[in-house]
Amino acid sequence: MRKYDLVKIFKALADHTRQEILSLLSKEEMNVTDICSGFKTSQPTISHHLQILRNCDLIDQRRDGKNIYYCVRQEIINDVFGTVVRKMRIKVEIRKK
Amino acid sequence: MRKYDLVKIFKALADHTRQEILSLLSKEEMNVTDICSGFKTSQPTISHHLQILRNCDLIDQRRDGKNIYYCVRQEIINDVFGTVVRKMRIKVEIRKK
DNA sequence: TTCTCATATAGACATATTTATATTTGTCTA
DNA sequence: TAGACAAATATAAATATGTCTATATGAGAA
Repeated sequence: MRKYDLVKIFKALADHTRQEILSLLSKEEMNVTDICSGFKTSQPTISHHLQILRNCDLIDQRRDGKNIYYCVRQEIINDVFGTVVRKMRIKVEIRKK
Repeated sequence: MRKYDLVKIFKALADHTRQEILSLLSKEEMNVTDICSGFKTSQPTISHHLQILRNCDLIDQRRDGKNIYYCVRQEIINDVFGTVVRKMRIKVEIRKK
């Protein structure tokens, strides 16, 4: 089982803008311009946040012509949170319908 | 359902010392002196980290004479991670025996 | 009350983080 | 190839964080 740097990952998650970006990307892949349109923040700042998320493998990217599309790496997120939940003896409730 | 400040909570979790403290406290309650003995860090620094953890309700404290004992607030942690897991559509694997 | 132990608070300092503006790189199209 | 557009990188400023030493507070013991 792969080893994760939990400090790095929690740091990446510890920012409102990055939480929002992850939330957007968890629904569909998006390019930087599209992501930017949801924020007051400048494009270089959003790019910077994307690099931080990419740096701990929470998101992935692919180029399509001029655009670069980002998406959540769901398998990594599942894995990381699985590790944390077991390590901290967390009981996660089943969601009500 | 109670509202949590996830930025604050992830910030609190995004530090190696605090992760270690939580790990220790998840096994048994401890006072500051005992916690300190497991670290190279100074007592005021450990106290500072405890304040940060307490500030987002991840731990609780009780005084017993000269000592102050700290413990994990497991119900809060379960609740927070439950929220995150649902919000981010995370699938947590069942632990193998 | 005075001493001592346990813990918290204050202040200072170095480093890290967030954000912006300016610029560069990469890719398509005319 | 030149121009336009998408995105990344460089640099700098403001703010936040982690850590220390020194000091204060709080509680039991003498």
